[in-house]
Amino acid sequence: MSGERKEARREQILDAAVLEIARRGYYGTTVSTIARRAGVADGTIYLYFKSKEDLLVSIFERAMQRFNEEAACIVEEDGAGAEDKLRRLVALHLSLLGEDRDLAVIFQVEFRHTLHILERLSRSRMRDYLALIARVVEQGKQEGVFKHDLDALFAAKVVFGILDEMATDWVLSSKNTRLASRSDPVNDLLLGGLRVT
Amino acid sequence: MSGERKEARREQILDAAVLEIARRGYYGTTVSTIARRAGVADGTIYLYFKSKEDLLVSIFERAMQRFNEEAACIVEEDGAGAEDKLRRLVALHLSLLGEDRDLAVIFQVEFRHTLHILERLSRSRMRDYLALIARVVEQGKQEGVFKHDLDALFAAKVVFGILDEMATDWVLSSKNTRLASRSDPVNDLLLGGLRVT
DNA sequence: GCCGGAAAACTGAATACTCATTCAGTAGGC
DNA sequence: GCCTACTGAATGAGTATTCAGTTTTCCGGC
Repeated sequence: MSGERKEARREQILDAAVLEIARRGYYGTTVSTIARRAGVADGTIYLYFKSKEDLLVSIFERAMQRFNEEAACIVEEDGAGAEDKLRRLVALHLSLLGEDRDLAVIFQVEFRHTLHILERLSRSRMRDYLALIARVVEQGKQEGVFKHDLDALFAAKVVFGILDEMATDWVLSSKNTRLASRSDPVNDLLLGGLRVT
Repeated sequence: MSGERKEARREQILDAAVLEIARRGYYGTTVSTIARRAGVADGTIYLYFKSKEDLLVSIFERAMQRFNEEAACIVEEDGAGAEDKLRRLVALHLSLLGEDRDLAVIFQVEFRHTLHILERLSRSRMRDYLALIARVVEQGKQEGVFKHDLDALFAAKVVFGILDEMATDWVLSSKNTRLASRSDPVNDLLLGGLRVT
């Protein structure tokens, strides 16, 4: 089997795992269930992943890679203003999660618990992501459009916190609104604050 | 055994559960471990709680009750302005979690995963809490100190999201800063936004 | 006070599972 | 016929829950 087909099978198993874990939770999903959904035997899972936990890590890694790549594109663009970049980061975050509900469930619910186990790993990826947001805040300070006394990393955590809560709320709500529709209100509040100016 | 002593034993088991679950996670903690920590036999747990899951629910209920009671005190106070109330809600949230790291770990990490199982229950408590924050935002709109076009519930979710992220960040960080010290920066950013005015 | 026995609390070993993981064997491409 | 990919039943470790038996508390009568 070529490396390409191997990669395809790996993806097929990962996709099955995302689907099942989103519906039943990590501990509620058996390796057998994932194997059945992927159309392979139980043992086959172990030809591609070290353990059930490794499977979960791999879901996280695959998703975060896409996430960070796209975010980096926005942040590194020359010539764009910080406020514009921030708006686009917010939109990106909400639309990537909003377009794949299963993945969103895993991110908002399953990984929280798993952070406990995978603390080191997850946190380094998250730090990368937070650092990207912080760079935009920093740029905004330089440009004089954001307050000069902001702690960039602190502000990045605030931004992340809002996005994260929006995503969790959307995941847990049964109404089928689009997550991305909260992009503008988030940006407005974030940039302008609550207070009348 | 009087009702009072029964209550005391129940508390003793709950305290042991908080301590162990915070350290090892829900799935990493056995009922035996909790029993040993509480100084009772395994079977005794089942005289006070229907199941291991019920134990976790009870931790949540006990904590949320305190949380909501104290928050309601602030929100219902006559004569205080919305901005002041919001500041105090923020401080309350961060100090209640900041003063009990084990409880904070369970709230920020363990319950996320458990929301999956206990979705209905947890959400109703959370809704109550969000509604309290939303009432303050509403009051601020009436007073003319908060923007008139804010969606109060949306703003409440933003506030909650920020607090939640601060708490998670604190729980996962090893540095021993005080969580409550983030109270002022959060309030400033929340009220004033990022942008220079 | 103090006894006795009934009820309430408590104990912890035994039960009855559930699953992640393994590995001896099969299939089929080259 | 060799090698790679795959299979899935068997294994074995782990653990929530039960329950028959023990201890403690309670309380009315003396």
